[in-house]
Formats: sequence, C-alpha cells, structure tokens
Amino acid sequence: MKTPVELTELFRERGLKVTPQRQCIFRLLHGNAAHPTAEAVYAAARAEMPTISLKTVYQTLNDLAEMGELHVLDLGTGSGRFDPNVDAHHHLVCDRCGKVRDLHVDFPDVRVPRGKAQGFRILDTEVVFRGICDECQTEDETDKEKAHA
Amino acid sequence: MKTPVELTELFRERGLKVTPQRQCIFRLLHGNAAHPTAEAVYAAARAEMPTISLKTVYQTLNDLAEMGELHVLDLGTGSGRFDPNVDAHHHLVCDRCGKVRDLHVDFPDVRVPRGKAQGFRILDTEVVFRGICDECQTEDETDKEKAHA
DNA sequence: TGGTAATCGACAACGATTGTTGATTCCTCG
DNA sequence: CGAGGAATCAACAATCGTTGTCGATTACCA
Repeated sequence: MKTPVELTELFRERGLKVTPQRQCIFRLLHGNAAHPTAEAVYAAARAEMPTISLKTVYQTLNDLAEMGELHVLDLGTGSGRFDPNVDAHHHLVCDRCGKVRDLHVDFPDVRVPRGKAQGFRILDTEVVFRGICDECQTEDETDKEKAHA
Repeated sequence: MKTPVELTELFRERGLKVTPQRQCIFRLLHGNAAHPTAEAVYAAARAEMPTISLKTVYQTLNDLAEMGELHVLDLGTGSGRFDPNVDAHHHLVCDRCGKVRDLHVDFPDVRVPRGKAQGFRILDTEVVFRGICDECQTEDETDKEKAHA
C-alpha cells in the first residue's frame, strides 16, 4: 500500500478529488496488515469522522481497487475483504470466524502444467489455506471444559 | 460424487426421505464435471420436473454438502457453485464470465512452512488460477474486429 | 473564485439465499 | 396396506452485502 501522500498524487493525476474522507481512508489503510471488510473500514472511519457515509467508503475502496492500489478478496466469508498489501502473497482463512492472515511464501511450483490450461490465459494464482485460527481453537477447548463441568 | 443409488442409501441412513425431487438432483449431479450454481441445477431439474421449487434444490444441495458428498465453492463469482467432485483438485476460474474448470494436479510443495501458520490448524488447501477462458478470449478478438470495421 | 466533483442522508433496489405459511403429497416403517 | 410425519409446493417476505437514486450541500483545485 502506498503512503497517503502518494495516493493523494495518484488521485489528482486521475482527476479525482482528494477529500478529507478519502484522506482518512488512506490513513486507515496505510500499513494495515489486516484485511478489513467495508464495514470495518466504515467503523474505523466513523471514529474520526462521525458523518462519513458507508457509500463514500465503498466508493473510495472501489476507486483504489480499480487503480490497483488495493486488492479485493472474496474468500467465501460472506463479505468482500480489502487487502492493502498488493505484493504477491497468499492467505490463511479461518473457517469459523472468517479471519484472514497473510502468508508471505512463494510457491514457484504452482503453475498450470502445459496442456492443462483448457484454453485459459492465466493472469493470477491464489493459494488459500483454510482451517481454524488460534482464537477459535481456544474457544473450542473452553467449550469442552464447560461441557465437562 | 457417489451414484444415485449410494446417495439414496445414505439419505435413508440419516433418516432423510428419498423423494423424486431428490433423486432427480442426484441424477443431475452424478458424473457432472461442471460446477453448477443452484440456479443451474434448478433449471436442469425443471426440465424434468416442471413443478420443482428452487427451495427444494437448495435444501437438497445443502443436505449433500453437509454430508460431505458435495463441496460448495465460493470463488468470488457472485453465487456459490456446487462441486460434485469431492476428490482433491484445484480450479481455473474465468474472471470474465465466472466459468469454473477442474484442474487435476497435485502440488505437493504447497504447504504452510513450519512456524508460519500463525496458530492456524490447517484443514484444507485450495489453489485458484484466475484468468480468461477461451470463449471470452474469442469474444475479445471479435470485439476488436468490430472496432476495426 | 467558480465549476464541478464529492459527499450527505434517507431510502430503494439488487441478487443470492433462507425463512414463512398452510395445504398437499408421498415416503417409510410397521 | 395404512398411519404418521417428513418433504414439497406456491407465494411471499426477509436477510446480507453492495450499489443505485434523489436533491441539497460541501469543498477541492485549476
């Protein structure tokens, strides 16, 4: 994710205006290692700007995604998640709570073997590891203890 | 995907009734290499049973998924796709039209490296190759020709 | 400073999926 | 075969995440 200053320039270049709302979202995303949903960004933004609208949040996130400064992940957790990290990386997804974590590992062998592409022109490769995160595992154990009691 | 006969037995074991509607869906899924959406299954089923309801289709598909006889894929194409192939395999997804194709390749190196799991207990690994399918590529070329004309 | 993009609030609409109802069908077990 | 109860139907409403609409207001920036 570029810095707020860089994003400001990019928006100006594109003829998009740099409003306080957008700057706020730039700041929230910059260096954010989580993969917030639109609602999460909205909640965080409202802490600073109580009158910001959900619409504006979506608008700005979509603008960023169109410019390639942000990736949209649909990992089957119900809502889209916005990934400020544009570098090549993969994801750990919790099947229980939907949490998403980055996995910075390169899998050079993961390619479609010659002759198996079935006519597809491949543009991107995603690896998703699904499982249960630490917190949800702890919850499970707590539940078991309750069951014993 | 098990045969309709096997599925019939499984449903009985679970105390679920084997209605004509369900048998119809069993048949449609068996040996189906596509990844139909619920709507697609609905359309195919209605060709045989004009009065079957979308509700019943979802119901049966969800029952099958709960029993592990079917996988539900959420590949960011808007709607869930039902995968009758329960064996380990990966997918090619068309970013343009949402088409999904199987890719039967094993990637033994795709594992979370020791110490990188961040507390996750990994249960499943998916590799998704995104790109443009042959049909959509052809469409693009046709569009270009039109643009020239 | 002015033109125009962006935002706001409040609400409606979308598509995919699930829930509701009460009446009807029909599977399954004895 | 017959009874009991699940499953289905039709028709509709509701959910969730997201996007569109409106007119009025704000505020960026050449």
